Amino acid sequence: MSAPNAHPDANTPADAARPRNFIEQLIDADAASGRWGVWPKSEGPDRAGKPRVHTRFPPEPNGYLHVGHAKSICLNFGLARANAGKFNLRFDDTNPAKEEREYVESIKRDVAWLASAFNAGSFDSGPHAGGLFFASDYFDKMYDHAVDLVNKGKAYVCQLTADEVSARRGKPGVPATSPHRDRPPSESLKLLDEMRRGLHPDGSMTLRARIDLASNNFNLRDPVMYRILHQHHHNTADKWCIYPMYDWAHGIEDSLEGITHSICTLEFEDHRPLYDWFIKSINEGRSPPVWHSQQIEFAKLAPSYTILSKRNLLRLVQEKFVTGWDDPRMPTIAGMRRRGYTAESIRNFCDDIGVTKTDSLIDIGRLEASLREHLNRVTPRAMAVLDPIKVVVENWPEGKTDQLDFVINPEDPAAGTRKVPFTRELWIERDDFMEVPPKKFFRLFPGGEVRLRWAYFLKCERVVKDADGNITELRCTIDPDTRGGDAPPGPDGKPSRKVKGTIHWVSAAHAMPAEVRLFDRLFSAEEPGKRTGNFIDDLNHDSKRTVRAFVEPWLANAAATRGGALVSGTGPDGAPPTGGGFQFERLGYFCTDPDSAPDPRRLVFNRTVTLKDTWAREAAKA
RNA sequence: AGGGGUAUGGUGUAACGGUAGCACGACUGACUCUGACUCAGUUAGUCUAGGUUCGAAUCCUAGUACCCCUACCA
Repeated sequence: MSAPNAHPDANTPADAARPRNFIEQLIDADAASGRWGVWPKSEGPDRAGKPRVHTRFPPEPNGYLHVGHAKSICLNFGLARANAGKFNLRFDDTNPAKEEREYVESIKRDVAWLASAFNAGSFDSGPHAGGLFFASDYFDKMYDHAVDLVNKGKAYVCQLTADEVSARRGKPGVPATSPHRDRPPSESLKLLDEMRRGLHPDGSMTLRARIDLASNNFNLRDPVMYRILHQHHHNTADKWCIYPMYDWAHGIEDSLEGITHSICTLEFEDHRPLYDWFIKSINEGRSPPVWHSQQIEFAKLAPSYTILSKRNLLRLVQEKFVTGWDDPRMPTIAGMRRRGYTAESIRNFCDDIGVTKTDSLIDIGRLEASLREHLNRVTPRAMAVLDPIKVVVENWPEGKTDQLDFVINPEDPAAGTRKVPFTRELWIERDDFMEVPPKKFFRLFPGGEVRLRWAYFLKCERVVKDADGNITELRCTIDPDTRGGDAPPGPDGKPSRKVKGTIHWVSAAHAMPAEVRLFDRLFSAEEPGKRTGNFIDDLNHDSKRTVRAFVEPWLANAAATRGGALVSGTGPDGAPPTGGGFQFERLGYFCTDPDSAPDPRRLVFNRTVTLKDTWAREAAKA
């Protein structure tokens, strides 16, 4: 009964049947035509003989990964997994001026964490591990190929400055010019060697490909292959003072790794002729030829109310609009993880929005919907009161404690139950009481009755106020016949009476104080910066609110275990918890923040996302 | 201006000359010890104008709108 479009190795919810996107269709076609050949026997029984599919994720280590990269990682890793292929993580570290070791480490952590959602290992372990690579490891080979191109008359050293090149760039219909284009190979070779040996200052000359100065595709107007950069490199140290440009380097990197489908974003579409030109030129007169991957472009993710450009994210960090790359409001993988996102929810989201070449603005609500869907399935429930008001149960003896059964996760019976203490004085949510209730308000009001979750029916007898008229406490009574939360059964076997509303509560004597950080979206505009040209103008100034809350004692250990109650486990290398944590009933999903400390005990929770709140919508209507 | 792309309900995404489907949202209702979840239903779409065809989202022609390209960034 399996659907025709199901993933071949379906074993997670995201693997359910869905239409094949254009890249998957292309891979199917390649497999049918035998375009890339098959994996050799040495690859083992699970892969040998199957059509080759080898993908990669090639980040530049100049910032933290964000949810847009997550789409690419899920796409590439997912393709490798679905086709019994391989996936490489490769750092495209060709520009030491902007790249740092710190970013390499964070990226490795984030990719591994996301890959964990596939239950199939990662880039360095498991059945689809292609390996970890650095473009900088290929610098020698790239240089050799460059010399080859010079010898073939396909590249030359140009002594124009950047400004001069720009001035001579030409226009559509007006060709560019370079006075050095017809320099004999021998001369270029000599200069290239001098460049490499550090005999010339930054910016004094470049190696350029000799393609077509008149092309309407400006990428083909003799693009720069190497520039001089006297910069220390995080990987090659001071071995090089010339560094390859993206277009020259990237195809060679893919070639060396035997990548079949080199997937990138749309803006590289008109670089593809260049990508192909370089490999073809290397292969001219060469036998056997080097591997020639296929570049495929897709539309990158653009979520509403979010910015994703690394330059702008860096600005948020540097100018302290957020606390760091991992601020829970950031769209970075690290920030989302700290916020409480699970890798699985991000994967499901990426799967959900599809892969196309159409530019589109994705409703950020889609991401939140994926998150809620997953968290609802896996998080243990707990009770916390964010804005407390005291309830005194007048007919409950002082000093008496009842231990009631609390269902840990109604969506997962296997999670079982635990005990919660009930006493005479309780905290309830201020929002759950109104002196003059509007229509359809079925929470607590004077003379009204609600159910305390898993405890007793509670009736409000009287409101106590201070001199200024502020409510200080509610005097209430419980119905002792409703222990556990239900009235005793009537003749028909059903509860003899019911209440409409159920509210959450915490025993005041047992309550633990906690700091709870309530996050909202970082920007108040759907497309930040669109209005004024400066995204800073659209910052939501109420994106973080901190409250002092009371939580039930069961949550106290959360600080020590850092959300260890969550099923998903933790990331590699001491990564923060995989997010998630708890559902605070009727409020939302929360997770412990790393700022928490077991000793002295300090509880800090982040609100990951609220529950859907149809009452808020109803109340707003009135 | 020249080159490269893309147009399907509010938002995403299917269809590959043959019944415009799915998801999210919104709205109704049911259920409910979370105003959550779940379930049922409703809403709403092929950029425009011509043409080919028995039949067009799909093919042709001409437009329109939006995105990308003139770094020694990736």
